[in-house]
Amino acid sequence: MTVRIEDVARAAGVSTATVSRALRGLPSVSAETQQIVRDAAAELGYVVSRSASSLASGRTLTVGLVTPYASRWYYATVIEAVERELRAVGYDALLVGVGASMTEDAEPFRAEVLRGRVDGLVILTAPLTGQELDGLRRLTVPIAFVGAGAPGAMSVRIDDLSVGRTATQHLLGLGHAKIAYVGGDPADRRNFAAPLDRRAGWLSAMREAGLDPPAPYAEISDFTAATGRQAMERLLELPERPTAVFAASDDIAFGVLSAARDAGCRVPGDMSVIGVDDHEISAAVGLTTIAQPVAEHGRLAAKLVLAVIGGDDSRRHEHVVLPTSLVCRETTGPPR
Amino acid sequence: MTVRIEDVARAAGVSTATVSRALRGLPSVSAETQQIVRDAAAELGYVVSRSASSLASGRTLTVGLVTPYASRWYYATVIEAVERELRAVGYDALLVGVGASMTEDAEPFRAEVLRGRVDGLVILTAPLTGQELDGLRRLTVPIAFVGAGAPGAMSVRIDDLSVGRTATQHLLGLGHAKIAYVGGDPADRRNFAAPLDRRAGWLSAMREAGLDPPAPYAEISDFTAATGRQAMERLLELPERPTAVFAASDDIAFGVLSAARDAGCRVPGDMSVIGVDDHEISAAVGLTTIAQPVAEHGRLAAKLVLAVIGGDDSRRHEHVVLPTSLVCRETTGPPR
DNA sequence: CCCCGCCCTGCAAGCGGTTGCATTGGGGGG
DNA sequence: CCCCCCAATGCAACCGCTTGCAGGGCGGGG
Repeated sequence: MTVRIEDVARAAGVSTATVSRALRGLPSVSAETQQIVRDAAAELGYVVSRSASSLASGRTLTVGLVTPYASRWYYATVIEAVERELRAVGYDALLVGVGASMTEDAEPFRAEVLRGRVDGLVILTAPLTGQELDGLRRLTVPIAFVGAGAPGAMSVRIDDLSVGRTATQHLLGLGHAKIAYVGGDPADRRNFAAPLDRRAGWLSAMREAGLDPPAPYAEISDFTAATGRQAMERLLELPERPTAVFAASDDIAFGVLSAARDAGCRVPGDMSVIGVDDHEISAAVGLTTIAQPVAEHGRLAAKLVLAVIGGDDSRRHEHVVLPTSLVCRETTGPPR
Repeated sequence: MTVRIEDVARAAGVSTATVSRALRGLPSVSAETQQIVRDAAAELGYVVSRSASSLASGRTLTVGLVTPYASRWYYATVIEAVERELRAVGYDALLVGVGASMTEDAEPFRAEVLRGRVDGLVILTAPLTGQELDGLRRLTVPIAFVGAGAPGAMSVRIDDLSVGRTATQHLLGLGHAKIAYVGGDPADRRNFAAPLDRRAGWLSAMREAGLDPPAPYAEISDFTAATGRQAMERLLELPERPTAVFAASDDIAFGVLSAARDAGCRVPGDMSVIGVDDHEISAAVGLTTIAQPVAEHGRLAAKLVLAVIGGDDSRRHEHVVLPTSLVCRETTGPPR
């Protein structure tokens, strides 16, 4: 009932081998034969069977997209970009969610299920254990990490340390000295360095300015507005309130901002807030932030993986560090 | 080099047929044989070849996830939920982005590329043309729509008309009369009724209250904070400023809120704002909204598709309408 | 004690392409 | 004019698993 390659072959008056080659545009088929085959295929509405093709060739024309979340803006934006890039060249994106929970009891992700399923992998800054990573490597397909580096694989990321420094220096430049940080937990040992590096950047810039922020100024929150708000509420309780907050992401910053306003702080008069990402919403709400080219992360990662799949070994170990930029809007200003 | 079913068969001392059946837990294999095979497979680290399996059986164990966006919160949340539900039962999620642009010149989505690729489809409120939809139907796999209905397929959605009415009635109940709407373009003819229905609900509630909002009170914006802000800026220019705004989504509401505050409006004193979705950020920023169970949409859609794939024809035409609820927070209150 | 049936298992024919290798037909050089 | 080589095709052997059908063994009923 479905039209097979043999049907096309018959219609075009050639062998199935020629049809296979012609439709893939292999050079060993004469231009005219190619045209004949193409026409016949189009006429019959032929579509190659992906499974048959994969089975025979070993290629899946699919790239796995491994991610702990699909719903957070950063991840979602990268995912969208990767999918688009892949689709443009005829590749499919297989979405693979891995346990987002940082808890130890979560069952580990079994990379084996991907064996033979994908030609390459794009891994979004996932909190994977060394074991899980090894499993992925054992797949022996090109892997590109996004938002995190990993030895032996490609990566696309930003310089998180510098992000932390830039954000903090912006605040320092405005005259702030009591600058707090809200972000990731340094006790977290997973493969998720971004929040830690941003925190380190903050600390380094502070120290460089001769300041030594008290411990309570380093607040812990995961990358959500809700926990950002809670962290800010704690900061506002402090006897020595900070005058500015560097949030490790815009999402966190939204929560911080909201808590500040609810506490009667004027922004930026009483409280300056800066985030990281340049979230889609940030421009609309006037949040000052360190912008990073999120979609570009995805695009590049996809391109790298595709290149290596295509045989370009020269890029096999490429590590791209994308530029970030300070975007000044209305949530930062000089302290009172 | 890779371990094949034959290797397992040899190790277990049975035929490949038995291995195949045993690993899938078919009842026609004795319990002890099953155990022997399982052990042998585990021992060898055997993983079934998906392509071979698909080719032979016609099943792909994959469900396509068709979406115009992956990065917007609503879509991303549904996607995450669908993926999780699928993975839990061993199915893969194939992400398929379709042209999000509403423009006519965008090249149409060719459903044929999915032929033989998926066992089912979850389609997120996509602006598909009738032709594109027909192409999908021709795949003859179970299809569940999310956020939009479609004749002849399953669907999971909310009652958008009622959402519009509830939101508006909340505002009316607080004493507002000058209530504006910010949302989708009624000129848009694609398969995307939600914003239109919400608008209709607003209008109906207004009329029911004996009010007839002037045309400029119906502002157009797509589902982003940026355009929501612009729409609000226009509303604020009006000689007769509204005292409340019903935004068709929380994203829009964020833009609206921001514009209002920047214009010096106190919220909710001078301006009440209500959205729709209960976006992840909404709780943190205190946005009053009509909550809908977004992840539940995805979960249910996946379940429906899986059920029909599993042969449960009774659900083939199921249309689920999920409940919504008013969540009162700090952005709505009585007018001055 | 024999025969019938039921359980399990094995056989082998696909599923629909891909590709190494052989084959065919010309064209150009000696 | 003959031979060699290259370009374009065809042949057929897989790729690894599923499944209809047949076969073998064993328990129970007649």
